[in-house]
Amino acid sequence: MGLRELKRERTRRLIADKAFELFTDHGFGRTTVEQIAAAAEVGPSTLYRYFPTKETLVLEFVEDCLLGAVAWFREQPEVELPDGLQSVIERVLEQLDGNPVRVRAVFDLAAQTASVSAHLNEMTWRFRNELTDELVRRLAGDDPQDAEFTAALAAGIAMNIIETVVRSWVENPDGAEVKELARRAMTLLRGGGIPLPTAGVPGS
Amino acid sequence: MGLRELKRERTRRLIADKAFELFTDHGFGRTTVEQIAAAAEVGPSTLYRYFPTKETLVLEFVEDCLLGAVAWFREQPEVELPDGLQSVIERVLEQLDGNPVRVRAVFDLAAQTASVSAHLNEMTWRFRNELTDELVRRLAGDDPQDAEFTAALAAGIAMNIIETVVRSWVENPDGAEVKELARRAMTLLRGGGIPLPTAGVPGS
DNA sequence: CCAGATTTTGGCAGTGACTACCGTATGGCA
DNA sequence: TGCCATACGGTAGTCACTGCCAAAATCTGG
Repeated sequence: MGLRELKRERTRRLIADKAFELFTDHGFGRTTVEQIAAAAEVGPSTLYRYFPTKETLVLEFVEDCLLGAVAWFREQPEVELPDGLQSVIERVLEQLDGNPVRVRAVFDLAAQTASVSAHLNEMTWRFRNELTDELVRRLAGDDPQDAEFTAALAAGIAMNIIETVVRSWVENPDGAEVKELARRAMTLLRGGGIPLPTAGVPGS
Repeated sequence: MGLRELKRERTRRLIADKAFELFTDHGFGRTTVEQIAAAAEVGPSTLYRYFPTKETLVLEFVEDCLLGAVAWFREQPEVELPDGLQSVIERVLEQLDGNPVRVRAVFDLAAQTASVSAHLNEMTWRFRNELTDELVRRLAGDDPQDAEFTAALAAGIAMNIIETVVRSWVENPDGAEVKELARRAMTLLRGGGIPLPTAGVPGS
């Protein structure tokens, strides 16, 4: 690796770290990109070359967790589906679990600022889309239309588990561990502990 | 109702309609709020008094569908849970189904513009939160911690069904009807047609 | 019908995110 | 060392959005 890419990685990290620092100290809305650029000792245009929006400065970490897990899943074509889904979920949760400070800060910022929350949601949507595509590929044996439908539902459930577990974990830090929460969610889903809507004929 | 509220409603509608018109004609990004204000023959400050952000001009309709269904659900405390969930889902889908042009336009705009997509996701998140709260209230008999968890999963599944059905409906207009799609999703979920993650001990 | 209280409105000035562009500096390579 | 590609900083500009204030429209009591 050349000196160029090294410095690029370094400035990128520097900007992200300074931004994170300023956000947690003064809040997302009260921090301007010029302040971040100044703190990282670069020009605003340089900052925008690395991070297209202010929100990406906060959420790159989450993005890497989610999309990285899908990328990993794509490269394990021999794994059976239910186990594969579980692995994806566990992979994401493990990485988030490994950096609780960052996760907590991200949640705080998202709770304060609508645009961060919106960006976070968009990221989960991208995760769902990519996971759906990969699931469709693996369900190709079935009727293609139905495969798309089934895959979308399965991916949504996976994302749902992740969101619910992380949320529960963030909201009561003294509760169960992430792995335990994930297992409980899966057991509830499989065991019928969730009040699913009935498929019968509607009343009206 | 006085003249004041009448004119207020009228201006509100006028602004929203003109905005919708301009968005579908020229795209979301290529339409400025000043253009919308000019088309509706009001000042920009007036527009901002009615709609806090540019995105709300597009998504108010969806918001009404989602949050309206939850509000309705809140006022039906005697309904049993699975049937209630199904009613909420059907209520949302019926309203969306009743205005396909608007739904299609919203999806097109969301596909084009990240900020619209983000806002749309934030709205579904709000729906999930409110639905979760109401479910928690009805699951009060159970262990409270577990109730929160179960409710969040159930609300997520409900939202998941709605998203998947609407998406499938929008993407192939000649396919099955919304009601049929919803029934299929629920049958898949109940009948175990979805590859759920296993709850067993992880491999590693 | 009219004066006064209240609400709504439009314009104006300003902030800040984000874009396009351009001359310059710096690392990579022959 | 000299050439090329890339990265950088700065400038000017657009646009979403916010506060503020004076004027117009609406409601209310006489």
